[in-house]
Amino acid sequence: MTEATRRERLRAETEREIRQAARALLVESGRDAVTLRAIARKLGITAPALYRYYDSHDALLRQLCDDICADMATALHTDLAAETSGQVGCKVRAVCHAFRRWALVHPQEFALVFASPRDPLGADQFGSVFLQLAGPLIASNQTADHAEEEVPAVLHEDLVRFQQVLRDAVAEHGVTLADEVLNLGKIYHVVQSWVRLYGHVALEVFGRFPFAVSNPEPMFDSMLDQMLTDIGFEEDSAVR
Amino acid sequence: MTEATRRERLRAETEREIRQAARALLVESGRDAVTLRAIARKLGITAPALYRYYDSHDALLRQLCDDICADMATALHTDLAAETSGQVGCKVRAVCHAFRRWALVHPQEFALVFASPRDPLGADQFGSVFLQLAGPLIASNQTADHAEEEVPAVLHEDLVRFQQVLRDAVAEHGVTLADEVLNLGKIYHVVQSWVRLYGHVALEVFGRFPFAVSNPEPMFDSMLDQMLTDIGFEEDSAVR
DNA sequence: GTTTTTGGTGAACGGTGTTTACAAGAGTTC
DNA sequence: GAACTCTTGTAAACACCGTTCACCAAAAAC
Repeated sequence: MTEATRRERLRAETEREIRQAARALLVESGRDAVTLRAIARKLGITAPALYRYYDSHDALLRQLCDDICADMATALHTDLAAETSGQVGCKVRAVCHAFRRWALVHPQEFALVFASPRDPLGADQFGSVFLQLAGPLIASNQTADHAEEEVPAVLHEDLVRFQQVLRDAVAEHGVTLADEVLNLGKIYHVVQSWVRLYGHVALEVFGRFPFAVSNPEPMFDSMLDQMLTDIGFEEDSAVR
Repeated sequence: MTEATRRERLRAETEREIRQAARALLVESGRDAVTLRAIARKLGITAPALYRYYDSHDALLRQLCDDICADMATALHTDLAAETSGQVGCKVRAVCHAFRRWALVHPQEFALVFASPRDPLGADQFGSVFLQLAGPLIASNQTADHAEEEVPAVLHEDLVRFQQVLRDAVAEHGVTLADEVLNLGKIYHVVQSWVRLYGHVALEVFGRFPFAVSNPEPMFDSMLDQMLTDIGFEEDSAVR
C-alpha cells in the first residue's frame, strides 16, 4: 500500500513537523509568533528551506487554518459520539457545548479561523465541517415542523441554495431527505442558531460582553435552551 | 480659555497626525501595516521620535482602539439622532443598522476592536459606548414587561450587577429608573440581543456564514424583527 | 544669559519575509 | 560504477520591523 519513496516519506515527515511547530507557536504565543524563522529554529533548519514546502508565509498560515479546522472537526465529532442518548436535542446541545469548549481552550486558533477579515475566496474547510456536523443532526430531527411562511420571501433564494447544499451533504452519508424535514423554516432557524452560537462564543472568547460575566456557562446554557426551543427541540431539551 | 503653550499646541497637533496616520494605515492595509516606521514616514519624521508620544507600538495600538471606539460612537449617535420618530423600537433598529453599517464599512477597525484576543484588563472604551447608547434606549422603553421568573437563577448575580451599571449610566443623563422598567428579564434580553446583533455582524464581516449569502441585509432585518419582538417592541417594529 | 526640558536625529541590535546562488546528497540512467 | 538530474538544504543579502542609545538643536524656564 505505502508506495511512498523514501524521499517522499521524509518530505511528508518534515511537512508534518512544520505544521506541528507552527501550531505550537500559535498556541503558545499568538498569531504574530508564527514566524518562518521561529518554525525553522524549532526544526533545526534555516528559514529559506521552508520555501521548499510553502510558497510564502501566507500560504503556511492558510494551511494552518485548514489544520485547525480539521482538528476542531475531530474534537467536535468525538464529543458528539460521546453523547449516546438517541435524543437529537441532546446531540445538538453536545455539539454546541463542544464548540464553546474548543473555542475557550483554543482562543488563538478560534481568532485565526473565525475572526480574521477573510481571504477573498474564503474557500477553506469550515463550511464542510459545519455541514458534516449539522447535516446529520438536522436530518435526524424528523419531528419539528416550521411554518415556511414566517421566512421572509427575500431570503428564499439563499435558503433554497443552502437547503440543496445540506441535502448534498447528508446524501453523502447515504440519507435522502424529504422536503418536509428540510423545509425553509427549519433552514432559517439553523442559520439563526449559528448566529447565536457563534455570537455568544466569540463574545466570550474576546471578552466583549458589555459587562463582566463572572460565569458565562449558565448564560450559554440558557441561550441554548432558548435556541433549541426556537428550533423545535423543546420536548427533550429540559432533560440534561 | 486656550491656556495652551505654543509647545503644547504643536505636541497635540503631532499626536493628532500620528493617530490619523495610524488609522489610515489600518484602513488601507490592515493591522499588520500599522507600523511605527510607516507612521513616521507619513509624518516625515523618524521612527524613534514616536517614542516621545507613545511608550511602545502596543500602546499606540491601544490608543488606536480607543480612537476607533470614539469614532464608532459618534457614528452611531449620529444615525440615532437621524431617527426622529418617537418610537423606541425604531431607534433601536436604527442603532443596530448603524452598527452593522459601520462594521461593514470598517472591517479592519471592527476586527481590531471586536475580535482580538483581549488585553488582560480589557479596560477600553467599548463598555461605555455600549452603555451610552443602550442605556437611554432601555430607559425610554417603559412599556414592555418581562417575566423575571424566566431568567435562570444562576444569572441573577451578574445581571443585577449589570442592572446597576445600566442604572448608573442612565443616571448620568439625569434619569432615574424604576425597578419595573429595568427588571432582570429585560436586562437578560438586552444581553441576548447583543449576542445576536454581534453574531450576525461578525459573521458577515468575517464571511463565516456556512453558505454564501447573496444579500445579507434582509437576513439582518429579519433577525432584528425577531429580536425586537423578543425584547418587547413588536408593536412598532412592523413599521419601518 | 544660563540652564533645563522637549522633540527630534542617526546608528545600532536583533528580529522578520523573501530572493538568490550554491552545495551536497538521493535517485535515475546508461 | 560513472554521469546526470532532481531535491533539499545552506549562507548571504535586501529591505523591513520594534526598540534603545547617544547626541543635538531649539524652545522654555529661570
